[in-house]
Amino acid sequence: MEKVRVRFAPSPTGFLHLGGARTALYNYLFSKKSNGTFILRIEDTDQTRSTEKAIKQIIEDLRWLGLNWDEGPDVGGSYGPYRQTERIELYQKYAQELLKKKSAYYCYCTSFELTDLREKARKEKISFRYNRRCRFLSEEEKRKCQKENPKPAIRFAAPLEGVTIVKDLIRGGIRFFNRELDDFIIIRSDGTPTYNFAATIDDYLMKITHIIRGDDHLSNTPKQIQIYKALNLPLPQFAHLSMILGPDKKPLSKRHGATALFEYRESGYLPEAMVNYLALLGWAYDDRTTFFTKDELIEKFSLEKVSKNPAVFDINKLDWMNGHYLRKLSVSEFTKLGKDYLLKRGYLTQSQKGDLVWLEKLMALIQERVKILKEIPEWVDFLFNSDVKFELQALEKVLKKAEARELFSKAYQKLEVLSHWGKDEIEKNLRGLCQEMNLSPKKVFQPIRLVITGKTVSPPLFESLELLGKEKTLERIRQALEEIS
RNA sequence: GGCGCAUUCGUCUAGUGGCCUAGGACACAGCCCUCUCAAGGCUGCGACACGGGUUCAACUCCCGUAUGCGCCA
Repeated sequence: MEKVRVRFAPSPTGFLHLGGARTALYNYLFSKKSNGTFILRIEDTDQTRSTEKAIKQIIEDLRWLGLNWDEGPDVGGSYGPYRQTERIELYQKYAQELLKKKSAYYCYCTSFELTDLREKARKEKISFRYNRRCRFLSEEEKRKCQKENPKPAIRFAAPLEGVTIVKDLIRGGIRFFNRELDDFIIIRSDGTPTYNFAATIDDYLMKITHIIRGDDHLSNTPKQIQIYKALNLPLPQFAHLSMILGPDKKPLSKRHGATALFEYRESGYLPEAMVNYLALLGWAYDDRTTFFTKDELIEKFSLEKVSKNPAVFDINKLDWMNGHYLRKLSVSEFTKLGKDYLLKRGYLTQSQKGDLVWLEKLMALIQERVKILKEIPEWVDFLFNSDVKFELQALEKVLKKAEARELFSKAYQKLEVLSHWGKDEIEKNLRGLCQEMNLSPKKVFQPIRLVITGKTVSPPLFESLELLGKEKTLERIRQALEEIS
């Protein structure tokens, strides 16, 4: 059997977004499952919008996800070059071949004339299609036109009747009437190829066996198939993935929040979680399996099980899944990743940075609480901010002022006497306070949490006090006493 | 406007004519655990877009309608 070769072919006009990442993932999974080759091709023929920076970023993002390609602009391969701008003469060559076969022709119509036709079509409420004027020019007319417009475009001479069947691995057979096909341009008057043409030629030359891409290309497929036919080339298989939508069921866009993959990386999502979530967005293995390692995905992925309907991107579920992967990390791995987010906030002092034991204790406290790494500073800010404020109202919700005063002064004494400042000793003494004052644990611990952290929600109390240190703990209780007297 | 694609809980989905009283996950609600929040456990809420066929039987097949999306731009 022929070796499977698939490609991911982004236009470097911006960041890799979630939809692109998923398309790349499915291509990758399919190729690895089939022991095939995964190719990265850069479709940069739109030179006004393509940038080097975007290429670099797309490559970086794909690598972060762990989708390594076997052939591509940076790694080479025997079917290169892998950037369309470096392949211009190839498109010219095949365009010439089509001209020779009379499957393409020069079109001398100016953009001005075409705009005119388009306008007219709109007024008459009929669909615009090129009127094929230049297709049937006599030799003499051609010479005349050539003189008036020396830089003609090249149009494909589409079949006028019959049907084109697209066999799609996900959707089945789809029928298009050839009479609906336009004589679309394959080479613009400036010599650059159009998308349908360049992609088709490249897919052929790169021996792509399966074209897995977004379904925004489904309607282009019959055109591409006609190019294959005109050139007498073997047809690849097609698989069209449905779009990723926002909560309002419109195509996912910035309005819905972050769409660029790198934003997720920066916020502190793990690549394992992104891969797992994206894999499940439009594909399922069975009715219960949720967690997949990359190897499991490779083993279990199949195009037949890719769903046909567009999927709404659910950040909530991604967050949950990221939390799951975060919890699975060892404390030291989690610490290593989380540290950056503290540093970015300017939270770690020189001595704290070096105190790995302290840092790991801290991270262990919050590991099962954070869903995204960027949340980390919020959880532990009380350890780094010296001016912790609390709401009096929040305090009075749990305890009356008079009682609180008594509690704080007793707590102060209980803690002051500790010679070893450890969570167990802290807990023992504070629990003793519950007994003494005949208060529920909640009534004792909540007020202390509030004055220590400034919040009603925090990491576990005794461990937090241990990390804060005796001096600062006592200082905050003293301040609280002052404030409520 | 033409042509295509799609339509199962709020969301991702399982489902390939009888296994469906439609399964799982996220979210939501409640309970348990508990120093708060998480995590974990249990329970609950909740869907086959609509209308016609085909069939002994339809979520599943066919045809329309509606809605959404894509391409032509």
